[in-house]
Amino acid sequence: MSFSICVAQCTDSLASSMDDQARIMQSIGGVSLSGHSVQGGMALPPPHGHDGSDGDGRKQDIGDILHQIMTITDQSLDEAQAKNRKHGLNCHRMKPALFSVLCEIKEKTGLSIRGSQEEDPPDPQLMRLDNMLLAEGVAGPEKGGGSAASAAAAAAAGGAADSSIEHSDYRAKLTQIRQIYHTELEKYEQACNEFTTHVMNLLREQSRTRPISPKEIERMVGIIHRKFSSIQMQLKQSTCEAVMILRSRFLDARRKRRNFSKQATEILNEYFYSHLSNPYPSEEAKEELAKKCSITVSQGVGSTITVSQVSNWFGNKRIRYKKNIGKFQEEANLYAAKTAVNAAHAVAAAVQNSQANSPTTPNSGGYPAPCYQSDGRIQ
DNA sequence: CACGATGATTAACC
DNA sequence: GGTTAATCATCGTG
Repeated sequence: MSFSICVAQCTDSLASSMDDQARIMQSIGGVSLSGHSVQGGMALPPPHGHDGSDGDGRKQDIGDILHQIMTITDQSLDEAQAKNRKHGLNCHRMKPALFSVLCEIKEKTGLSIRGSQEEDPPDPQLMRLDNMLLAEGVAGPEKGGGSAASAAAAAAAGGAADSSIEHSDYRAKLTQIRQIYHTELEKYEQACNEFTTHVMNLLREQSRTRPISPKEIERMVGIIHRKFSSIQMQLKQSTCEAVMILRSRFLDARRKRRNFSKQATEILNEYFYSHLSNPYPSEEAKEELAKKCSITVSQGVGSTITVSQVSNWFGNKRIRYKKNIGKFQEEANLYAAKTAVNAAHAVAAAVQNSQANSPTTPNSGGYPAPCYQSDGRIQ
């Protein structure tokens, strides 16, 4: 109907005047304000068929006013030149009459707001995105909370999350994403507000020459907001994607593999070679080892070692030892000697004149233990 | 950069 | 569920 055409054209002209937000505006410009689709640029149908009782002069007047309305709305609105015309229009002697006619037409055509789609149920997709962004620390509080949240997320996802160098790198990248996200979001919000106030002013202005209920304006605002939030959703989506990529790059355990510290390896090797007959530590033993390695490591630079890492280590060690015993003989001798010395010390401390016949693990049925001779050569 | 070492993952197995 | 064996992906080094 003509009302929607008027406003739609206004919004179009408004859109073209705000070139920096052209993309956003464009997607909104196509929205019919009354909920009807609008064929843009369509000429206003002549106001005929209402009453034939008027004289030619009166018809002429109404025609003039309508023409003025059209020309005003066709132009950009912030022009001072339009002011004069608008003023002239408002003071036109036929204005009240036309206004009431417009009201009547509006009523008849049922354009007054249908209370449709008042409540829009929260989009599950949007909620998912929101939750994820919140969990990743992208959305939500700026500094402290954000990093804490991201750390928590990392800990939750990575299991063995270490707080070392590459983690801070990850955080830096995450902060970068967050900044971009927030500036973009702010931009959209600002554009949305600007556009909304613009349209509201426009409608308010127009409500002097044609009937526009506050509810209609409200509805219009709702439509604009929905449009903008769909744009925001795109932003959120791409932000989520970026975070996911970042996460897979940095938090994938395989990618962030760090070698264990020398001390940790030493502890594990000590256990392995001193239990060569049965190098299968129990759950408790693994925990013990993990704790020991972590404690040793915590004094230097490194990460804590978990039970599952200990399991991995023993799994790898067993298979690699078995595969190539010769390669490990040197190492085996080293640790055998070490445990022997340790044991000797222990024994010496306990029994002073003990001759320390090294009580190395007796080996029965396990992996072949290296037997080394006095010259250090393997037999 | 090539290459071996090494931690992590996976499928198959018991 | 834990192990083995194979494999992947990265690290450290020459």
